[in-house]
Amino acid sequence: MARPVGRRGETRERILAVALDLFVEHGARGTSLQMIADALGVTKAAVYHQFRTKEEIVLAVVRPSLDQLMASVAVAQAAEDPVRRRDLAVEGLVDAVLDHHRVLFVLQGDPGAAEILQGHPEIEVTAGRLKEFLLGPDPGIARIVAVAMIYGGVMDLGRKADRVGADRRALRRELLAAARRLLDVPT
Amino acid sequence: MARPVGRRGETRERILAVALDLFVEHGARGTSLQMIADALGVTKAAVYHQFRTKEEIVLAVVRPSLDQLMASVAVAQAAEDPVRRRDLAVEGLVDAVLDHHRVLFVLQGDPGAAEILQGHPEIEVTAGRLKEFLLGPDPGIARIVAVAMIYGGVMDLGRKADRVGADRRALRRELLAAARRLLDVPT
DNA sequence: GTCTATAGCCCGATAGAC
DNA sequence: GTCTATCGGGCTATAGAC
Repeated sequence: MARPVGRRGETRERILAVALDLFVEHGARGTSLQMIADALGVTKAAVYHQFRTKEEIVLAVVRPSLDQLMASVAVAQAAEDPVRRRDLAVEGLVDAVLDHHRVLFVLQGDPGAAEILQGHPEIEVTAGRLKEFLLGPDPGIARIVAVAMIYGGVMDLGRKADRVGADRRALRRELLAAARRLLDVPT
Repeated sequence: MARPVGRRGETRERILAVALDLFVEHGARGTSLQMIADALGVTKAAVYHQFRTKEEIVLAVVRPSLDQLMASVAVAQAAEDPVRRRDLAVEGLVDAVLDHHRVLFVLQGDPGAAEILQGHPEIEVTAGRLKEFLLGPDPGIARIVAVAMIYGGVMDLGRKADRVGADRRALRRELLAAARRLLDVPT
């Protein structure tokens, strides 16, 4: 975890790191610029030198995880077989959450963050397509329930992935196994 | 859904109803007293006549669902067999969410609401015991994943139970079936 | 039980010196 | 790149008339 070599963006990264910590604990709306500045030992104005608005900070925090998720969705979209597409979507979701679990938890649970993310069409399109791929064509109740459990469960686990005494590989294996158990159902 | 007969508490109920609507849409922290008052066509002071603080409103909104959940946990606790206890806990959770799905969604997703609920020991004890019953004795990774999916999935589905074109009974059946599928696993 | 009015605080955001 | 100082506004909550 070495610091970035160049000076460019070093302060930016520090802001995003403490902002994420605070978002996880208090939510986006419950985190003030003052709290971020205090955690860094600087003033609000210094933070505003790097980001013009609070919304920009929220977007910058979630950006990497969103990019990964969007790439996964694109890969899934390339598959023609619906089952293959569904499996790719599940894998992409699990990997994105495991790689960015704290960020996606913010994205999932926080109404304040959700309000900021609304109106960014790329994000909404990606989320919609992901759920569409997970559900598959013409889903029944059983499949809707299965997808809700996969989606909600992956997010819920991502949130506390630190505290679960399992390494990434084991967690990934069990998540995919549970998803398979839920989806391999006649309906 | 007739209005309560007496006049006592009628205004109180109206406040709680619009507060819940707003909490679902904007989160507890994103909902101001002004918004609640505007939705009722009164002033903030009128709202403050019924509740001393905003925290009191949040607590009153979630109270009925919490009471039901606490009762379910007590019933489960009375069972001695761990498997029976686990099944009762699952049923209690599913029923509580189905009966109060919009409320429990607020409770689950909103960091602002969570902050308010913290420090109320009865709530934390109940939540802890519920998860303990769901996990059962000496849980492995597979069981932790299963419980996360049940918990997260039930909450995620409760959030949009209105939009799912299924009646309560069918939804309940499918949720319990999916939970069984996740839990009936060797580990 | 509802109103007007306001206190007191913290918020996000800006201006301009160093 | 960080600072001090400040603006305008929304927030929770209170006081007191009707």
